[in-house]
Amino acid sequence: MKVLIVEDDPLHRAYLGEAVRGALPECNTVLEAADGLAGERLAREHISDRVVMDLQMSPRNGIEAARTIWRERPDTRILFWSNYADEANVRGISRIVPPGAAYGYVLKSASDERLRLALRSVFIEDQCVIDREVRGLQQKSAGAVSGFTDSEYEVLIDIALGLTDRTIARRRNLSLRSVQNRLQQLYEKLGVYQPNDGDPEARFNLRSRAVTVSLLRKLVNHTALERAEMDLARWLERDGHGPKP
Amino acid sequence: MKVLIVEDDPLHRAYLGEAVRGALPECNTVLEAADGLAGERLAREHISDRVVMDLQMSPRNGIEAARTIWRERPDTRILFWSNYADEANVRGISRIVPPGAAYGYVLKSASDERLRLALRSVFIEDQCVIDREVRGLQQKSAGAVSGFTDSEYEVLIDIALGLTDRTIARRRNLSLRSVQNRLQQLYEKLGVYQPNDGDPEARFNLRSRAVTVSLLRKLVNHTALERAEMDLARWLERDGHGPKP
DNA sequence: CCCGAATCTGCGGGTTTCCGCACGTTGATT
DNA sequence: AATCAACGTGCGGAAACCCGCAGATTCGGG
Repeated sequence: MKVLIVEDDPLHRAYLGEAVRGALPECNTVLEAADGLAGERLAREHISDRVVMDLQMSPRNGIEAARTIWRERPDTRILFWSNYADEANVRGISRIVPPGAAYGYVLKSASDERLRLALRSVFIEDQCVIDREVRGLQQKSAGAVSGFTDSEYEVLIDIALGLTDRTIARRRNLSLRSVQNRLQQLYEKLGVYQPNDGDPEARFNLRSRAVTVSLLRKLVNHTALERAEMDLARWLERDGHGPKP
Repeated sequence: MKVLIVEDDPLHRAYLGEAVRGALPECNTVLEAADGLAGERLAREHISDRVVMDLQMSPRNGIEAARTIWRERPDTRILFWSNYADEANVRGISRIVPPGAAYGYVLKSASDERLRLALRSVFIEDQCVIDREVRGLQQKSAGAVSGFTDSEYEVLIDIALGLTDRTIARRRNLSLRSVQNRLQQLYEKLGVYQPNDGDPEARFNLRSRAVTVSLLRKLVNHTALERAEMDLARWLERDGHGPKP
């Protein structure tokens, strides 16, 4: 059995190596990569279908690397090992996991024993293991109060990028009013909307404020922004100069 | 000689402990704290005037901890040890370092030898040691193209928080137009301003866009935002309900 | 003392946001 | 077939934003 470790911090990489060797005596080869790109390459060359993957890395973060790995080999078991449990990551992962694939998500703050268990469960038993803290997020994101639709998340990203209503409309093939509709829902759900009863003193610029609280609540984060920015740049090249109606 | 290590990641903490013991044989006591709060307490109890400090931690990040430590004992030598070299951190630190104090800033990606040298230089020789990458930022921030005035940085934070022009004016005791003036300068310096020559197609909402590029360039970051948000909340309590002219 | 340079301020107007009101489409449920 | 929820669209208007123009203020030299 081969296990591939993708993690940029050398200390953590060494620690993971220890943990894998300790938890999986049936594993005879441990491969190590220091970033997403190298990880993809190693996974391709050696036919390694068990991966422990850090999230924030550069170049190529864990989510991107996982996506290409899963695209080539959907039955790969991937255990994500991250510092944070924020919505941007959770949403990003649940977006790319192939149906039926085994994967896991444990926090770096978890105990050695938790990590050990997760390694065995995911790599040997083909089970999905998700830390309780992360699990909480998934519930919320699917369900009730703070749960966005995909389309709402879309405009959230767009205004976070600093796009104009009109540009968003063009990009998403919507009318101006529809974009603004989604924005209203977004403001509502983020608890940013100000019913101007009595004193019409608008303290906040809703647009910017929405971005801020999303950042503070980690609905979006730096790497999500970077990714979105690159997508945007690509779109601007292609369709950004189209004819205006 | 006593050295205090403040670092939340246990692996990194252990590594730092090794490094300190190896580089400083004259050090007979190594104290360890896992977050800023504990760090402040330990520094106060034991009279430790040599500190190795991580930046991102919670509760209480490194900058805040350093500030209270330096307030109580301005001659403390502090070596900052961080993952990132972004402007928000550098600006935050250079804002709080007492005149004449010895401090250092090395990246976690630095080699063992670099760390060793920095430890000896700062703790024994009372020299300031700042990594080259970080140094680059300092130059830029003081000088030319991407260098903001303090007042410009101020409005940047304010729009990042999602405040209205009018609210910013009230908060900073300025007229509306002055705020908008500073904003214009900001847009200019961030390279966001769009001379609408020919095609007046405004692609970006300058306000939001400014925040985005600041985030992408790490002129502001998550923890800076959190701090600013708390300041804002306090201000809203106190002066936010004042009489309107 | 007068001269820039930097900053603060008011005015005016073009553009963008924000949002209530109203109506049509789609798709799933009953 | 009827209904209901979710989503897309147009119209119109109040507020906010962006910014050129121009007149004040401050402050450090020559």
